[in-house]
Amino acid sequence: MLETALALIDADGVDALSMRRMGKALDRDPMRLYRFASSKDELLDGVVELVLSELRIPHTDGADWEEVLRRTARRFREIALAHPHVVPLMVTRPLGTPLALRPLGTLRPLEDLLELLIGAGFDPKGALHAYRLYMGFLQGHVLNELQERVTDPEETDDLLRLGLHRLPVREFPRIRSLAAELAAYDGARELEEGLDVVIAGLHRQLTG
Amino acid sequence: MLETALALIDADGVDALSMRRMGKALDRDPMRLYRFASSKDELLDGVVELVLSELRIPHTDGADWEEVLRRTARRFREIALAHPHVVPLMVTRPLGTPLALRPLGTLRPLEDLLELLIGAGFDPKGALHAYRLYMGFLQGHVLNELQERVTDPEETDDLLRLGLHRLPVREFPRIRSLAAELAAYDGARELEEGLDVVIAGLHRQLTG
DNA sequence: AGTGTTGCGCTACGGTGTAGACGCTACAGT
DNA sequence: ACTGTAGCGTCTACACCGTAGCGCAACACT
Repeated sequence: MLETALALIDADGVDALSMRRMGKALDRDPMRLYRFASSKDELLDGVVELVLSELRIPHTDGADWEEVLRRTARRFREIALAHPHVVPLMVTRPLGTPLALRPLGTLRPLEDLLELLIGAGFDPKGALHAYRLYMGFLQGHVLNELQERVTDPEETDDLLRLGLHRLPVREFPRIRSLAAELAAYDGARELEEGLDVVIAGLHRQLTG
Repeated sequence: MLETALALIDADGVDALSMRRMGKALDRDPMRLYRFASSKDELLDGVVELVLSELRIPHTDGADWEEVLRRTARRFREIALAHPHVVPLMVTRPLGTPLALRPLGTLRPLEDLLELLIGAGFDPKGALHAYRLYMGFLQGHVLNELQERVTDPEETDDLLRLGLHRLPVREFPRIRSLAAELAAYDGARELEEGLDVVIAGLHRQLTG
């Protein structure tokens, strides 16, 4: 059910998911779907919850919080890349719904990370702030990474491959001159660098 | 035109924007709109560009990059809070379009920040990474902040006000115990704290 | 005056989410 | 055994969507 919805989204994007199409995929009357989710919005929330349920934060008694954060971040990135079409839903869906009304599965990572951080020595308030900084960074990174798409993989010249020749030279000199760097984008590495910064910041906050 | 679209979105959310409704608002045939934007997607891109055009990065010859980043971040937050319904579009719309094909106005901040960072001493590659970290953080923060919505402002008990009593105590003890902190969310302050971390990280990267 | 071109308004098509009516089935009460 | 009724799966129907396509009107040019 939710799995089918996810499959459709993965295959053809969010817009491709319609009640009728899903009915067809399941070979059921589209109206039957309303037994499982009482509206399409709820169904979308369900899909987000399903995907997010793949992110489990290991329980470590606060031993090595830094490493847990790193591993979790990598896992989050993997999941996002595995379901790129779901990412817009993931970052967008909670906006309408106040925290406490969100699907419970969605709150699991928050709860577990709070647990981890508090165990690591943060006071509750600090843990919350740390969580926000960390999760915000993660979302930001994933959004960034998904935007970096090579346009025309056939072309060898970076400028052309990325379509950058379209940009007026006079107005966007810096972007154009970074063609090589843009073409060589390495998401995994960039994530690590970002993590270094964020975790260093958290460390300072913890000890200072 | 774009202004009207923005007004409709601000008033009633993205879903409330339809070609027909816009036609009505402008007292024109809905089909006329296709003279200005050749599809609804393009129109949405236009709205994003319009909003983003309010974010101008001051030109400072690299004198005080740190302060520029701080001011820009605050401005970005202001804009996002002024147009909360546009934020989903802002973070979501670029996902389908490779960087170079995006509306030019959208690339302005990237170009200008690169300029700023390079002027501040970053090498081009480092500037790009710094930009990504910074902008990713900003998007993350704004998404976070927009999620923190008080549910029932009448209620005085934080737990009830936020609807947190709905959460199973045994499964979500930490979230529940943070009710007071959640209720007292201060976006401006949280932005500053995040900026401290990010900028400290960038500094280290610059000097080390 | 005749003709080509351009732009505008409208209609219509194929889709959407979902409310509500419709009939079947299966059980409860007599 | 018969009937009332409650539930449930199905279908129809409504109001709306984005936009392709068409015909008319007005203008420019010969």
